[in-house]
Amino acid sequence: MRNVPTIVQLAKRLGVAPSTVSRAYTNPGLLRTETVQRVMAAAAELGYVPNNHARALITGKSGVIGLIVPDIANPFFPPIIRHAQLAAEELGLSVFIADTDGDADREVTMIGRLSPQVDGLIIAASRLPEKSLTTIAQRMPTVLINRDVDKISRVLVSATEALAEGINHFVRGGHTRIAYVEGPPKSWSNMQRLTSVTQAMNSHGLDGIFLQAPAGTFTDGVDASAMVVESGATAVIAFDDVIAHGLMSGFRERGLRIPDDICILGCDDTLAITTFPSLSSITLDLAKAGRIAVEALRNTQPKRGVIEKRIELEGNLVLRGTTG
Amino acid sequence: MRNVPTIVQLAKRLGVAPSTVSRAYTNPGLLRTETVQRVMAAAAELGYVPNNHARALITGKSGVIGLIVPDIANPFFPPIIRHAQLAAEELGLSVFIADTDGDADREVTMIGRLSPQVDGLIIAASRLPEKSLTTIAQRMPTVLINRDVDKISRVLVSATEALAEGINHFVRGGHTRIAYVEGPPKSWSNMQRLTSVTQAMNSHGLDGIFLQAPAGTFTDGVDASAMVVESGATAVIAFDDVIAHGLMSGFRERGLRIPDDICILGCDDTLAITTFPSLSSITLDLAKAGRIAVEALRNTQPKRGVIEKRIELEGNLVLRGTTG
DNA sequence: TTGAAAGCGCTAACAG
DNA sequence: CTGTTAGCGCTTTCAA
Repeated sequence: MRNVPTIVQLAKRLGVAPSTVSRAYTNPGLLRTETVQRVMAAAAELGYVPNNHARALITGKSGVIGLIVPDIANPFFPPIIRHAQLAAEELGLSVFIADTDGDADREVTMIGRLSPQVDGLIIAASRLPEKSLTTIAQRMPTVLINRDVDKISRVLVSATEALAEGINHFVRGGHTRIAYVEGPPKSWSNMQRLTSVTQAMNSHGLDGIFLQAPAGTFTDGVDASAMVVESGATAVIAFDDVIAHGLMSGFRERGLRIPDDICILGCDDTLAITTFPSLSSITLDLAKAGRIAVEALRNTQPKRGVIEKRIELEGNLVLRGTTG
Repeated sequence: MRNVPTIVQLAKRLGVAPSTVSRAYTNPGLLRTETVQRVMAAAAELGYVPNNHARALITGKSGVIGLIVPDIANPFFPPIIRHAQLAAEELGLSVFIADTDGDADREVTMIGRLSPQVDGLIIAASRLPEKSLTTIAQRMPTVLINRDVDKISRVLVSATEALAEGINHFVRGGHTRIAYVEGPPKSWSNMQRLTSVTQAMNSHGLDGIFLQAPAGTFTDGVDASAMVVESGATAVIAFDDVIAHGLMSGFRERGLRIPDDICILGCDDTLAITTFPSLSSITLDLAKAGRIAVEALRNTQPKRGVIEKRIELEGNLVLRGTTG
């Protein structure tokens, strides 16, 4: 933006001090309503916009928050990003997004690059060790999404109970050989879901069959389908819908009918009715998670007697066509 | 970031003037190589990072570019975003992303909010009238993606030829009733693809069947499938893969076999082998588009004898399972 | 090749 | 309720 008038010009034009103009923006309560209005009117007329950088220089706050995700193209993240931005917008904040490719080294780099420019960090599905995260959180306001580290504010989108329900459903349906296909091994979600599945299996006296889809891609799912078939499982739970989708594709190639020959339950509910049969899954309130994360960030000040919060959002089992 | 040393502290520590430190970053050519190295070493040691805001205040450049997209969750955009960020990173720039929900009013708002904070704007699939875009481009460096406005730099990901090829393929296969399902009516891509399809149809002496999926969603595609069936079409081209996917689902519900009863060609190639049968489509080099857009932005200065550029990236037809 | 000095546009005490 | 003043951390002439 070129040729924007400065606060001094606007003040001169109005015959007031620059600080008065400043206060009209930063603390209007200090001014007479009429003064504020006069300032705003003149600002609109001259096209005055406060210079963010000057402001940031003096206040030390940029009005920008950083949001770090492993993969912007994974359907899990767009709703989070979207609603984080919406929430930020309402608070007059902007959001920088960084994509780490699910790589811890790149995550470190991105955090380093972002940190000096932002007032706070939201890190989703971090692949970093707890220690690193703790260090970061000490330096600047940090909120984690789907990572459960003590002393750091975090919002957890959890599928624990819904997963157990899903297994109950399978068991009730007479399934005894149930497989779980894991996702990215370093992700918290994977650990959490794995634990949940294991416990639920045990509670039914079942030995689970545990398989891998480490990159968490569709192709990974296709590949895993061979192992599922080999294992003799009649029901399979996937780490997420993307993998579930790959499994479905793999099963179809092998001539298996879903759900007659094999039942499938996904997680995250990012695909819903777009598969055939429509994919049973676990809906997560990702939008809410994004929103809550930025709100939590606002209430997070490192050092200053922080009230660190742990917010857990439970998902819900949605039974559709793939579970019979 | 708290407690970062300033340029003055670093200078003192080194026994040089602050301006020397400054030059080590902004114009190292002015300094002895050895001096530059000394500065950098000390900076690394003390953890000095130049304050972006102070810098921006004086230079008037923030090192941030704004990227505006209609829908971050549409698989068309993540690759663009991703690679725009990568390219920006290489140039030492950051990217602000804004989502407009495909709404022109919101687009205006977002541009207004972003403008004062960024050095330039990349607007993807803009829904604004040409006039508005021209005005914006006069005020600040602007690059358009998939919008063809004179005097503004733009990168166009085009499916024109590939679409014609697709129709040739259908005609060769004996199809005479071919439908095209349109996407968002205000989008440039839709216009462009519609024109291309119409011309190709005409060149074969065919009357096309033109249907709508205005929101461009999966559900829209499902809905459109009824009309396709009704029209008696034996081959259908969809504005994009998402709609094509919806069509496939709709056809299946109606018991039609793909490609035996009906052939489908998508566009954008965002789904590829994840459908069954795997979706024939038109691959677009979205990654390149994102990268080129930021490079073009660097070479775009409004007023200053701008070399406005029009870069067109042609897509390629990929025949898979849905076209027989 | 480096230093000194003058601000960039704004906010935040401190007065009044 | 409003004005005065002193910088925030950096870049950029201008000298040396």
